[in-house]
Amino acid sequence: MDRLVKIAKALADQNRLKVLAFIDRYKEVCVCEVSDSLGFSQPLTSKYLRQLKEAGLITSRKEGKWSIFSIVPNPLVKPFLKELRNVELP
Amino acid sequence: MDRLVKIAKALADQNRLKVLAFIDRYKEVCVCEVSDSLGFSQPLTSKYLRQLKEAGLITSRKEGKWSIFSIVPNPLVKPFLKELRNVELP
DNA sequence: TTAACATATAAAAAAATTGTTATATAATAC
DNA sequence: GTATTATATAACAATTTTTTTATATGTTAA
Repeated sequence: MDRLVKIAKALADQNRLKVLAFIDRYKEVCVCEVSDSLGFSQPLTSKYLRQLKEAGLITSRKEGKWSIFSIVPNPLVKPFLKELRNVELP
Repeated sequence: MDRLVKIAKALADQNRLKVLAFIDRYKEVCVCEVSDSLGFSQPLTSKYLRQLKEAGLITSRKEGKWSIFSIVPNPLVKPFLKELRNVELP
């Protein structure tokens, strides 16, 4: 049940949903791409990504000086991602 | 997207998830049944139910002095309910 | 019609979350 | 080596959410 709460909390914020939708669309993104595209400050973007990662919704790997993030498939989140594909992103 | 956030927020609390699981299990419940069974105060239970209702996750009808609550089917919530069926309730 | 029951709501304290600012780390480029 | 770029984190104020307490409303029972 804790896991459910964690996931729901990660989804319970418009900005984090935008970040999630962005990653879902471009598959592999670094922090600065999210930051630049969605217009969030670098530290805030980094925080969103950490929160999504801690909830198990995304994963990341280091590549040179970049951190590359991508979606972790999850049946609880799938319906949300499906809906998010209809939202416009910058 | 606002709707997604609203739903996720409603799900982002352990106590509200318990209430939701309880309604899902018994199909039709009044406030006092939730309150007595889960051990939440009456006003707190009433508030949880209102929050879940405002998010569109449950509905209610008046029956004499009781308010009877039940689940509103929703594809976004379905996977959560499925998981919640595995949790023990009092 | 008074009492008891079921529910709803409002105010306020307590706790958690959010967003900003400043700063640290680490890799690459010059 | 020094500067630049990409990222992470910590501290803090601001905001939101949660929980409690007190009280109000409406329905049934005696």
